[in-house]
Amino acid sequence: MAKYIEIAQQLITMIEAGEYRPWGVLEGELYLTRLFSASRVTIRKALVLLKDKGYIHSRQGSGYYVNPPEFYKEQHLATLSDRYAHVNLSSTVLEFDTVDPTDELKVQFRLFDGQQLYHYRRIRLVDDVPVALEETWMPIHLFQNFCEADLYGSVMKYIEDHHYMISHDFKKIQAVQLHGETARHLRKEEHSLSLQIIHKVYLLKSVLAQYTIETLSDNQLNALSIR
Amino acid sequence: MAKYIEIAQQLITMIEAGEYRPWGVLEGELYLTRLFSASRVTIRKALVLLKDKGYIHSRQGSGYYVNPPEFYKEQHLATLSDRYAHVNLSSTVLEFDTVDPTDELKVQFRLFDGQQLYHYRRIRLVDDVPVALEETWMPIHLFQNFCEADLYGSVMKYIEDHHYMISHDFKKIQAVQLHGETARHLRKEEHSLSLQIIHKVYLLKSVLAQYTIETLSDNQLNALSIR
DNA sequence: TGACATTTGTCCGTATGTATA
DNA sequence: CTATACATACGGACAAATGTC
Repeated sequence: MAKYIEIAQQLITMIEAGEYRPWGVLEGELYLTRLFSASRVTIRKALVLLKDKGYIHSRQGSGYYVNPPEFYKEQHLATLSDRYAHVNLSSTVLEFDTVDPTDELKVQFRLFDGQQLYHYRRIRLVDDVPVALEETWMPIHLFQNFCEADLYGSVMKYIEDHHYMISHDFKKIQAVQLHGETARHLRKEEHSLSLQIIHKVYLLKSVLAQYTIETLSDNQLNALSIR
Repeated sequence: MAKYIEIAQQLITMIEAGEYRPWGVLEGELYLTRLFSASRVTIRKALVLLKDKGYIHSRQGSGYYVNPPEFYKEQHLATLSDRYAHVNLSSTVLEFDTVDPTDELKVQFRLFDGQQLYHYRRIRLVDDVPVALEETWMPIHLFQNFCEADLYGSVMKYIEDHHYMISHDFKKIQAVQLHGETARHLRKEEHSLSLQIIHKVYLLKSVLAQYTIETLSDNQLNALSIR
């Protein structure tokens, strides 16, 4: 692993352990070069990483300042696995099969006649409390040996473990009203309001690898933008 | 302005003008050092900027590749002024007054007894079509000469022009149902679903400068995450 | 399969500019 | 005014991944 990433991780560990007061000053660049036996360039690359992740901010001529925890603990709009990386995330699979594409999905995935899709629905639980319901389609020709057992972990990780490079994830967020089976699975009242995130996960060269409709049980999603 | 930022802006201008095919290759670092008479480090800093903004991606041993427009044209979760920076954004002010804080706002703004808040509601329009309704509170003691005329531009810019440093903006997104006056102002049907973004804009040292409830007319918000 | 050139990624040392205290 | 500390910039070197022959 690159040196600047290691340094960044060590600093993050120290900050999360509470070794620096929120709004307190971090040691200057010169001190850190001696502490980690690294050049100033390397230290600065590590500090840029910390800044991007929200751990610190800096003022020219003054120094680096440690941000309070809410800066880096916030849920950015990451995948569910990332959002709940630190907790006990499990899954209940409701359905797993192969289907013919609808007209819209056929266009989205750029399928030829006869090509089919995996289709599954699963409930995602944190400490056995349902937090989201996912309905996903993935093209069979990209993932030959995909099976139900893979649904109990992170599917994003499955994709990356099978020699594909994930390029980006388009998300469309919209308000929905829960009803019927969906409401029951998420343990919410009929007609209650909630959020839905439609993910389109792309590989390089605009190849769509996954289409997911994620319905949240909480009508709330947090984001943070840092100037 | 810094050299690497100027270089980045020139490259962005060229990409947006369509001088590079989507997925096409950008000239290598060595070529760019000669083109801009800059060192490799400076070129790389510019390219990191472009990468962060979604204009390009790179592969070690291969080169830099230009992304398709949807990568950088997407609406990230910026402020309304930023989201619509390129279009004709105007405002209609519905209300502007000073009010006593509710208990919740008194805590949020950490107010003493007797301290009051500015309060305003305005409709934001793009080409005279309403896109959002904003209801905002700001503490009077931070902004002495704030007046209705300032509501026709960007209030974020007003804050930064008055010697305050905006630190960050917490956003909570939730689903809502439009009704009554709100629905009429946004030209939507009674009970139609939409999104609400609650902004908390902070200055340095956790000073809350603005509390805004932004109700969108479109039940849609796009985001993009790049790996 | 292996050798090779190309290109990005990482790292170092040094110098100068600029805002802050 | 001065010292400190971050911001910008340059040049050089080697590592690692890629593409090609």
